[in-house]
Amino acid sequence: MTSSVQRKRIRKSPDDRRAEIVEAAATVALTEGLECITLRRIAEQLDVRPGLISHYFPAVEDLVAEAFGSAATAELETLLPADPPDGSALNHLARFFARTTGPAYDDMSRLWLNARHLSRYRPVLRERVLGQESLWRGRLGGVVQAGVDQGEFRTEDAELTAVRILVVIDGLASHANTGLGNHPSAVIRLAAATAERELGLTDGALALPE
Amino acid sequence: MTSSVQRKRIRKSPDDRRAEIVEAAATVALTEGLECITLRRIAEQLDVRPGLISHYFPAVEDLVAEAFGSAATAELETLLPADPPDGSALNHLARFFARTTGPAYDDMSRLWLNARHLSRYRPVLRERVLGQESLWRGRLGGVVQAGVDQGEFRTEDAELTAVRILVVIDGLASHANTGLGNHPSAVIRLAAATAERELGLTDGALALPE
DNA sequence: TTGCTTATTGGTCGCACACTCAATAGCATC
DNA sequence: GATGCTATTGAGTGTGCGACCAATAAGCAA
Repeated sequence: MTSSVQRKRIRKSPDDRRAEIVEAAATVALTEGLECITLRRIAEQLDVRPGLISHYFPAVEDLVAEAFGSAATAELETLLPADPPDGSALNHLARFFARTTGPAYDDMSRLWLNARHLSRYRPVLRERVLGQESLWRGRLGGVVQAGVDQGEFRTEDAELTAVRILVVIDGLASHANTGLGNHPSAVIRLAAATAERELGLTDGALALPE
Repeated sequence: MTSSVQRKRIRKSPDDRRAEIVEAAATVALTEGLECITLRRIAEQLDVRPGLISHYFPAVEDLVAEAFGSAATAELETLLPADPPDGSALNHLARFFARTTGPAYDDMSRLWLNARHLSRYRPVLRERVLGQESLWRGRLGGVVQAGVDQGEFRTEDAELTAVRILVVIDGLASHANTGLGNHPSAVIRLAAATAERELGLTDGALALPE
């Protein structure tokens, strides 16, 4: 049941086609998982032949890594934009926790979990994961440091604090496939609570008002 | 290059054979990963034909779940034995952290990560993971409660404290395939530090002397 | 309109996987 | 030593995967 009975070839510029492939793969990665990125699956999604995917990505592993990088970069951008909008660092952090510990982040939790496991067998992906970790750590560390500079936060080492926060978030994310819903809110709040403690804030300071 | 040129069948009791298969699968799970549990791989390890594995486990997914359960149960037993040896709860916890945050636990970290991801696609495994989580939570909660009863620890909810500790351990474990070695010890100690805080202990109280 | 570059196709190969089942042979029992 | 039960084998099925490559046609430039 291919969409068109008789296919008409559509010829695109290599850059466009490549971008299109990566985008499709990123979507599959987020919704179905990295191991579902196969030549056939992506080709079907774009209504082209599998050989074309091979043409742009002679080794599938490279596409998998690219897809993860694309999805993670996009998520980070909505999570902690590179060019900071106005507002206090505290507010940025509060929004950060609201999203990372909410259902909107579930797919991303699954993706991180997926990528971290698959890194065991895929060196290219592993490098990409390490790169994204560093990116996320730097971005979060920047917000923390900004808060310190503004006098909102207190911590000795902004980067270290960022890592600690991310570790807790990873811990919560581990349960994305086995029922995050089981956790009482006291567990979910562990992430923000850790941050509040690390940053010398009062309990609940990072909770977003409903 | 099968080990024996002409194979001589060895006939075992179903119980023995089954146990042998699960044990082999658990070893593969710990060293190579759950997706390496294939009929061929396990059969080769035991020097039998793949069909025999199928005979005992008509669906491979059941063997995968069994292998995970077996490995996790064994690890928990060395980590927090069911029949508690003598010694203070504080000492038990200190040993618990020494192991869970040390290199001896790396394979187990990978296995949890592996199982949590694979649970996305394998319902039987997911149930097994949930069962083990509950087992670990209960066992750790028991030690915490014992410490509270002895007056060593202070916490309102032993079970909740156990979950928080386990979440942090999961967070650290997420990095098992992407270089745990990169973490400064200040990050590794996050697990024990969280416990110390939750339990009203002084910093370093759960660190084991060299 | 024609020609040419090259993006895209279609077909194929080899491999690894889970699963099935009739035939075989180990071994406990007599 | 013979017999019967059944644990074990061997052979085969179908599926999905990545990778490869000659043939084809889209669409730009002349």
